[in-house]
Amino acid sequence: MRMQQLIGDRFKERPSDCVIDSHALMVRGGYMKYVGSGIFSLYNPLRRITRKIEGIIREEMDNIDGQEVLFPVVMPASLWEESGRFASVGAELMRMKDRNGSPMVLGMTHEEASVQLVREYGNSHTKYPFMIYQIQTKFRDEARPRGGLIRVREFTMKDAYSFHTSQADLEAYYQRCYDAYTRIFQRAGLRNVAIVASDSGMMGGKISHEYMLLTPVGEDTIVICPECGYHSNMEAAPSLVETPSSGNPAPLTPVHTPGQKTIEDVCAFLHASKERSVKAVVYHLLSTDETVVVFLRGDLDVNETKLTNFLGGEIRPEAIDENVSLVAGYIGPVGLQPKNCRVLYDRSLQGADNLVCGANKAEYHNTGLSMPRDVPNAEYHDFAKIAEGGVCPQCGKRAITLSRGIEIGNIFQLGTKYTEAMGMQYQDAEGNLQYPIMGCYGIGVGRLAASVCEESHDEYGPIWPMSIAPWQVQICCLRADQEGVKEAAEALYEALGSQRVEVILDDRPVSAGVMFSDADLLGVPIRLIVSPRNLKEHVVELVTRDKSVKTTVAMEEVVETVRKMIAERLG
RNA sequence: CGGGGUGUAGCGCAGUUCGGUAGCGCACGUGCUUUGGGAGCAUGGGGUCGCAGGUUCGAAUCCUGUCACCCCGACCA
Repeated sequence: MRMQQLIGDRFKERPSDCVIDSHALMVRGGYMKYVGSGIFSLYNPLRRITRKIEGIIREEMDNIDGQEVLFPVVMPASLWEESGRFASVGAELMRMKDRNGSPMVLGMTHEEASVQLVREYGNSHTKYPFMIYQIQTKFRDEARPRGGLIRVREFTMKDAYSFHTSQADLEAYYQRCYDAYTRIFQRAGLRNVAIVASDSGMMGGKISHEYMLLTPVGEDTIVICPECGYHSNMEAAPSLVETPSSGNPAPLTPVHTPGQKTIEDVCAFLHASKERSVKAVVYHLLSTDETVVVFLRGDLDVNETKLTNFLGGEIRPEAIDENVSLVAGYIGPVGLQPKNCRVLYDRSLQGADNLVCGANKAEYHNTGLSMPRDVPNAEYHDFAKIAEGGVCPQCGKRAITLSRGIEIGNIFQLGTKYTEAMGMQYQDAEGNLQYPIMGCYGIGVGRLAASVCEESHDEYGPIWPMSIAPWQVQICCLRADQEGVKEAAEALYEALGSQRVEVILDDRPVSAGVMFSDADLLGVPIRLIVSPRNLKEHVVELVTRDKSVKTTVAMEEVVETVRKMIAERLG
């Protein structure tokens, strides 16, 4: 490739709407162009990067016996009705109608399609286990795209689906995939990746992990215990009952009242319910004179029936105090007297000026009620979220640290949710019909590219690892107008190319400053500088984008030196 | 969905208070000079000022409505 012909402008100014560096650099460097909210086109350099990432993923997926397939982007809604997700998934699922008026959807994930593909094939236990994967465009109508390629609506994703005849087999395969993912991110050049337990959300299933790039610009919060190595997404970390903010730091001791649920029961229920809307919660008895009271921050409509049934009580928003009603509602045994309760709130409600459990401030004031912070004797607790310095759910030590992270991959043990819903069965060795157990595994390709950029860049541009760099070598030919210079650069370009080195040649008649700045933005790992000055000495300057090497190499040794360096960096 | 903000050339912005021929820098075309970290001079091309109404002799500017986008939340395989 010649820089002269490379499509895409590079420029100095940071676009005003770029918040994170990877976004700004990828726009400034001619990697991609904004098309619409959360929608981008990729120029050649970025496409070359994503192709390399896809190559690494393919190798590792094939290596764990995956078979690449391709599912449709546009699917009949009936397929999603089979699993129940046509109704259960929200507006992120893009719905439309074809010319005949039939409802269709744009693929945002492909569990349904994968089951549909192998439903008949997988009719015998002798066919198992197997894994299918694809690398393909997904569309999710995200409420708020952000951060360039970090959170977009249309994106390329590798999604894989495995099918098993036993939980043990799924778990064994899950481990292989876990290891393969670790290798993928390592090969892509990421250094600070944490593997955390996660909340499986709408996917269903039980065990799941997320691969997180630790970075301050990440949108997820990760809970880490340095004491025992516990890692978890904040979303999934159990929130232990903690001490009142203003009071005695001693932990509250739950007391079980006969016929009532304990605090542990309630916690267990809420965590097991996997309802996303359950964010906060829980108060319990300090003595048998008091009664279990639960305050939810979140959408009570979704959970109140279940939780009320569980507690054997009823929801009585007005039961305690009129101030409470709009905050969350009150759940407790029938006939509870307000005086007997202590009023506890999730700390995240404190000072919530704009939003209190779905009721905005204006609405709240229209009721004539005071804000929750005015409730007499209210105590604020960190129920909803585990906090910095909090208690580790695993080892119990008060050592929790919080980090930010970008989710670059996730793996789930799905179970039989989809195979049951869609009627996929096989005959086992005894001739009995069984539902296969599934796992699913995803990696966002573009997000991964952006993550590498985010982790590996300086003020001048990205510093691509050799494994995914758009080109391996960039030749900067200074003063191509002078005698013999252009010819020397061309010869080098040909020589490297004939050795299958990926090389881009810049012999434009621009100033050195422009040429070097553009090279910095392109982030190619090895830079060769051909110039009149160097030619006099019969050498070429070799500098690496990461600044680890800066040397001169005799003309006839350049190709060999470069090949060695590439081989080293590719491992 | 709640809060805040922005829409003027490919990018970054001024002009809007107080209505009067559409501006600047970068980028782009042409010519000459220059050439090791974003060169200089000259000259040119490119914008129905987000959109729609309204007020006015006259609207980027004032009024009404509307759309889009960005940021913080909520939400999110």
